[in-house]
Parts: sequence; C-alpha cells; structure tokens
Amino acid sequence: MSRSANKKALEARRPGRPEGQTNLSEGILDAAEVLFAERGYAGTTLRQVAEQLDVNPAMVAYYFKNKDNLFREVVTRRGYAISAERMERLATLKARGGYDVRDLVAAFIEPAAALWSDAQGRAFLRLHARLHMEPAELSFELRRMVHNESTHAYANAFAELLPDAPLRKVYQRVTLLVGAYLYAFSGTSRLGELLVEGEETPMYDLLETTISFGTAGMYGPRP
Amino acid sequence: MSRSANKKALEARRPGRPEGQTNLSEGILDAAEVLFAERGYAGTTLRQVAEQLDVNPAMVAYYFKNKDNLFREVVTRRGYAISAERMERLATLKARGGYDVRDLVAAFIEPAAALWSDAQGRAFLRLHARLHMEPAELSFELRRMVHNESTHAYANAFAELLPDAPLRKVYQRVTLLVGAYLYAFSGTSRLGELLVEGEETPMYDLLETTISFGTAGMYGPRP
DNA sequence: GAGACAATTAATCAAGTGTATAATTAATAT
DNA sequence: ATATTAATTATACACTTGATTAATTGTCTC
Repeated sequence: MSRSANKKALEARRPGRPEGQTNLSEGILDAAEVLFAERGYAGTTLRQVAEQLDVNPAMVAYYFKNKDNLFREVVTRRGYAISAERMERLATLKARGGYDVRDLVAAFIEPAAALWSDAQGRAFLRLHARLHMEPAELSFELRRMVHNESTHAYANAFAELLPDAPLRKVYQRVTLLVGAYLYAFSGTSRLGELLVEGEETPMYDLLETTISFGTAGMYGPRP
Repeated sequence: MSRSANKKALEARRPGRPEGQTNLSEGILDAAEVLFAERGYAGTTLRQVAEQLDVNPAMVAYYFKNKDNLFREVVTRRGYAISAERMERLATLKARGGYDVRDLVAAFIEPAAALWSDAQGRAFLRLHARLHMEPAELSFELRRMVHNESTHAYANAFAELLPDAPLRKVYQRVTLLVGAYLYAFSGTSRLGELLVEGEETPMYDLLETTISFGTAGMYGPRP
C-alpha cells in the first residue's frame, strides 16, 4: 500500500513518471479519508496526505485540484453509495409491501453501519459524523446533495406508517435517529472506555441495539 | 459588548493599560466559544478571537496562556455546570423516590437543552457536540474529566430501572441517547431546511420529542 | 523514432499561524 | 511621591499552509 514497501523505496527518488502503472488517485482518497475523519477539514494538511503515501505534496493538487475539491470527492465517493443503497432498500420494501417501522429503521441504518467492518470504512463513518459539525459553508451543500433525497423519502415512508404523528414530529424523530446512529458508529463514543467491567464487549450487539432504540423512538411515546 | 461600540473606538488606540476596569477574560471566553463552535479547534485562530473583541492577539495569551488552554477553559466553564446540574437533579430524584425512566431522561437532557434559549448557549451546545469529534488527544481527557462521573451515575440509575437489560445494553442505549440529543441541539441538523411545508416550525416541541424518543429508546424493544 | 501526453519531484511564494518580548500607560501599594 | 504591578499595543520570529511553476522521466501513437 505505502510505496515505501516496494523495492523502489531504496533508490533515491527522482522526478519524472515512474515505470509501470500507478493508481495514486484512490490512495489519496483513502489517506485523506482517514485524515479528514481524524482531524477534520481544517486540521488536515495536504502535506500529511502526501506524506502518508510517501509522495510529493503537489500530487494531491495534480489529481484533485485543491483541498476543497479533495474533501468533496472523499465525502461523495462513499456518501452517494450509502444514499443509493438506502433508496434501493426502500424500493425493495415498498415493492414487497407489509413492512413496519423496524424494517424502515434497519433499511436506513444498515447501509452505513455495514462500513464498520473494516478500518477504512470506520474512518468514513467518523468523517460522515464529523461532516455534520463542519462549518456550514463547507458542509451544507454537500449534505444536501448527498442526503436530501433519501432523508425525505424515508421521512415520508415513516409518516405513512405513523399517521397519528404530525409531519414535524416525524422529521424531528428522524433527526434524532440520525444523531444516535452517527454518534454510535463514529467510533468517538468512548463506549469502550466507559465500560470496563471485564466480560462486557461493548461493540458487540451495537447494530441491534441501535435499530431497537431507533425503532422504539420512532414510534413515539408509549401509550 | 464589542469595544468598537464605545467612545474609545474613534481615538487611535495606544499601548498601555486603559482607564477604568476591564473584564476581557469573560469576553474572550465568549468569543472563543462562538468560534470554536463554528469552526472547531483547528479552524479557529487566536487572531479571529482577538479581532472579534477588537483587541491585540497577545491579549489571548496574556489571559489564557495558549490556544490549548483557552479551549479547555471554554469547554469546562459550561461543561462542569451542566454536569453538576445533572448530578443535582439525579440526587433530587433519588431523594424523592418513585421516579421512572422518563424522569431520568429529562433530568439528563434538560440541563443541556436549557442553553438553547440564548445565542451564546446555543454556541456552547454546538461546541459540546463538536467536542466529541475533535481528535482524541484534544478531547478525550476533557470529556473524561467533565462527563465521566455523571454518565456513570445515570447509567447505573438506568440499570436499576431496567433490571432485565444487561449493563452493556444500558451503556449502549445511553450512548445513543447522547448522540441523539447532541445532534438535535447542536443546531447543525438542517431540520429547518428539510421541513419547508409552511406552517411547521421544526424547533418547537423539540425538547419534548427528544425526551420521548430517548425514553422509548431506553426501554428497549417493545414486547 | 519522433512528438504528444502522463505522472512525478524540486523549488518556491505569499499568506497566515502560535507565541514571545519589549514598550507603554494606568492603577495600586508603600 | 515613588515603586510595583496590571493591562494593553507594537513588533517580530520561526514555522506551516495551500498553491503554482518548471524540470524531468516514462508511455503511447503514428
């Protein structure tokens, strides 16, 4: 992965196109994903990105024009994938018919939660959560582009299943659902640190707990 | 508030102690609170803080030593206040006896949600949420100092009311509760933007919705 | 094989960063 | 009155940042 791992590392590096094929573009996105997730937009430098690939900083500009654009590409790459899978799963539910609130919650959360299984995906989940805290001028347009369609689709679907709740309440609950899963899967929740009682492995079961929590919340107050 | 508003603004400013009393320290905390909330730690410069008070950048170092320390002071000033009020309200409930899950949820959330009423408090709420996304080396110690005690106290109280749920589950649900209210009250949720259907005022009712959502979630799956 | 194109490093630039220090003025203590 | 302390501006320093440009080397097309 890191270029220092191959045989070229021992030669003094010279300018000019290297032999063979390279696909630096993907590597830059991966490295930037980790760094933006950990340190945020302002806290990440293009030099850090380049350094992680053992490459000249100018390469980032060569492939991605500028920092802003790099950030957008990192966010949209996986953001649109999640959004698309949400829409697919919603369409599947509607085609099948007879789904309930829990089915909707699962269809909404699982496409994101699935990324938890590998380290690179976890980095994106953290960035995904972090994006909502970045300054409006950086994040609002991105969030609108990536998430508006699916958020509205799910809110409407929830509203159909909850005819007694005013639309405002449904949107508020969806917001709470989003906040809950973002935080839980951002890897910043200190769950591991809080629960030190020996046997308890706090991450196990987290998806199930999140879906149950969100489902109960979406239904609203118990009668 | 801004010193450019008083009569001194028109004179050319000179070095030296100004006449009368000054309390710049509070003003710096307020300005930094807003900026850290909006732009994060890395995205905020000490010059921005100073500029907002129309004051020399060296004043920030004079009052707060360095950027790191300023951040800590901003976070702890209100963070400890919230934590203390949570502990008080928990003690009140326990003294009174006969409380339920909803009472606990309300006692946990309301001390933070109360800050929503004024602009400066909303800035802190945003910072409060953002803190959880800042790099671990900056935020973990702070979060531990400020929130560990009350989080454990509430988790244990919840566990007593929910004897069927394993402790791991209780902590997971508390985590989801925290994520939900942090996001909802961070002012970054785009609730206002998403819901454009005329009459609906999305912020009205939000505290009630959050408490109901959290209560239902804490109870776990419906039977 | 020659020229166009692709991918890389080296070097640089202007702007901005946190921080430190000295000079300056007012308030306070003796 | 005088010395000390408090609060402020001015200035500067060493370093980092995003971005640009030129030089260099490999690959592809004809």
